[in-house]
Amino acid sequence: MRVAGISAVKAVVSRVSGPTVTAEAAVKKAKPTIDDVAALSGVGRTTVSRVLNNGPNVRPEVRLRVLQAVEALHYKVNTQARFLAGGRSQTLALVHASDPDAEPNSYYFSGLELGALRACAPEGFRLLMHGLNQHALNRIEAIFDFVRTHHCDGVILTPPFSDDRELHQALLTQQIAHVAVSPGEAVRRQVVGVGMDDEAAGYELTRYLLGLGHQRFAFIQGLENHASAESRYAGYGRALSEAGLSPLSMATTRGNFTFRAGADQAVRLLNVPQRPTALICANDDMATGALFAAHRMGLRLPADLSVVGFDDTPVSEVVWPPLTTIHQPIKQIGARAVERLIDLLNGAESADAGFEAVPHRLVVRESAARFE
Amino acid sequence: MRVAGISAVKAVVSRVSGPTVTAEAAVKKAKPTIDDVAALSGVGRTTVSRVLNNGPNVRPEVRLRVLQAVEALHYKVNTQARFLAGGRSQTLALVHASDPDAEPNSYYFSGLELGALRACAPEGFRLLMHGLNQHALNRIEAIFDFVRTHHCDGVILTPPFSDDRELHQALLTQQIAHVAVSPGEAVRRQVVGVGMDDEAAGYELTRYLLGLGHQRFAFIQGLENHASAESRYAGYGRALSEAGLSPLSMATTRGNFTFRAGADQAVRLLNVPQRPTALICANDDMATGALFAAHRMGLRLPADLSVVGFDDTPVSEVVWPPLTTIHQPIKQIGARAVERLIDLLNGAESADAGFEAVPHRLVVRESAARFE
DNA sequence: TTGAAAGCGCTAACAT
DNA sequence: ATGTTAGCGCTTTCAA
Repeated sequence: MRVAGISAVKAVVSRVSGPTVTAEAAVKKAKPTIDDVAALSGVGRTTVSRVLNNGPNVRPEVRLRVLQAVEALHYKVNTQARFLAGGRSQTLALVHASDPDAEPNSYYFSGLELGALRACAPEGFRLLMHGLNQHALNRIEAIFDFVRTHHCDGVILTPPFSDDRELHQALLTQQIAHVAVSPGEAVRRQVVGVGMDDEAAGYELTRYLLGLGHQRFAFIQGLENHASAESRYAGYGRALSEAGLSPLSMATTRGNFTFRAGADQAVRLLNVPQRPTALICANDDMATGALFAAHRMGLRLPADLSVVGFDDTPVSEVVWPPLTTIHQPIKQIGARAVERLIDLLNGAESADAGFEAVPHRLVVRESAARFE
Repeated sequence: MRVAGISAVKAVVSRVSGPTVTAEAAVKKAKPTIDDVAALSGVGRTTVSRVLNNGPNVRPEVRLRVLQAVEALHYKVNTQARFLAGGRSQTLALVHASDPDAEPNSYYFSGLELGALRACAPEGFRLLMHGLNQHALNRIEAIFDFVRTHHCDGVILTPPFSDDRELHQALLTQQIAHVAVSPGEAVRRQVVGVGMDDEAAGYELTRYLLGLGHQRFAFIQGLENHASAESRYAGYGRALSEAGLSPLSMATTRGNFTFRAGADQAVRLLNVPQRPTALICANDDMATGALFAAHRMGLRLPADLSVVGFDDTPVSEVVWPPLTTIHQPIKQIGARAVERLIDLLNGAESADAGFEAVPHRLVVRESAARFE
């Protein structure tokens, strides 16, 4: 019975485009092709192709007519056929750090990947993930190898590769289209980038804490080569300075963005005579770890200590106390990175803009409280 | 400066397949095609196609020769060309419930989606998500519409659609290839399915609690039409019965798999004279909500109450106390669903098997403790 | 400014 | 059991 059912499906699959006239074929008319559009608008196939691809040498009047036909027929280009003719693979590469110590937390990365993957499907593109050690001397060669082997049309760089000037330069030289996720200020003029305004986010979060009456801060930074994480700290510094406080007099350490690092560093920061009243962590995973450590130390949260983070991961909502943080639309960032890369490949004018900031916002929950 | 850099990329992109002889073209030889393989193995192109597609009528000896050539040339089929010729769209649909009340928790679904998406890319397939109201009378028609509109080659059903016999039957009748994620026992004989053994998992988890000395239980079930969640409860019942306890004498409620539902139901279950000492939730999100509610009620965890769940979501690791749960490899389930669907489309023999269980395991953390 | 014609790499009729 | 021949829908010469 089971086998029979499956065999039936099989038989159909291989018959689908055969000559047999099926009920389906009779009922629905075939998907319109470029030739249908050409016929309806009374022009040649080549002309349709030209307007579809933003090509030159088409009279505005004709272009309009073609566009109307496209509309009327609900025509959509067949990306697979387009590739075959155009020689593109419709394949993108997403490069991330595989070095465990440098790896961004998994929610961050999964979200980025999911957003990117989702944006690929409608465009007929596919996305290949490529993890590599950021410290490897041959990292650039490794990326080129990957791109060549898989015939990628373009690549998306994630932190810390987003800030790797040498890599960026090599990609430019080899004329490989690419976009950077959350690049730091230093390279924003040179790369097409997508991310949130980390400096502003750090500033806002700190202002909020200042408004709550806090004066003694501590900060768990991320890794040095992640420029976006550094910007978070820079915004914090700016807010402090404006308030007449010296960032340099506040305790600071670094962690690799993980729960464990947050817990470990929090212990160091909190086991001191004059304990800080507010602890800022460069991301939520570390903030969650800090919460954990604080509980272990017997502190009452948020009465004894306010803890905040960045990202607004799902975890931040359910820990105790629920984390006050900055929401970063990570899936949207992944999606925009893909979209801008595709624009770049298509030579769209919109691709010219440099850095694109996606909106962030402060999410007030219960882990930060007024300090008297 | 910025514009110049980007223009350079653009110019190249559009020149890539032009007539200009680039250094790249000179350096690396073109990707091998099916004709290269045919030439090297001394057979016709059709024969190569046959072995590539597991077709019949190829002498074992010839098949071997072709396979060796494929190996030697590092040949990979061009899936886009294959589609164009074969009339398939290389597009799969993932159907999920969009009704907020019935929606599985987001980690569950994101993980499934990510696993499926990852499995698609290497095969040159793309995945389209389609959410629809499970209670809608036209749900079946809606799915067919979607499949036709997007020319999907096959569909993946997620709970609760996995257990929708009527839908399954319609798909079979319309000869649309499909696989079910976590189908219940009732339909496993008829569908190609992938999931974990929920009954066994429920049994193991309950045995563990029994071993800890618990005698008074409570269970927050999922929604009735999610057969896999029901199986979790069935396993619990079996373990209890074996231990001489009556499942019917233990308190039970239902929730829609969300944090909030877990919190709400926990309050009902725990605000009673003879409080249970162990609370089992059909998934981690509800268990997390239960933890939250128990904290609010002032219970000491896990001393006063043991709470456990299913899934092992990232959240379960960082809540307080860390959740003892059953690990469900959700990404793997998504990936296997895609792989089996593709096998089905390709008519692979391996596709004949019915339900495929992926391994689960008990993850002991700190939310369940010995009860004296 | 436009169109005709030649493929891109593959599968599937239809020979053989 | 294997090869020949047409296309699939599109982009890109090249000619008009």
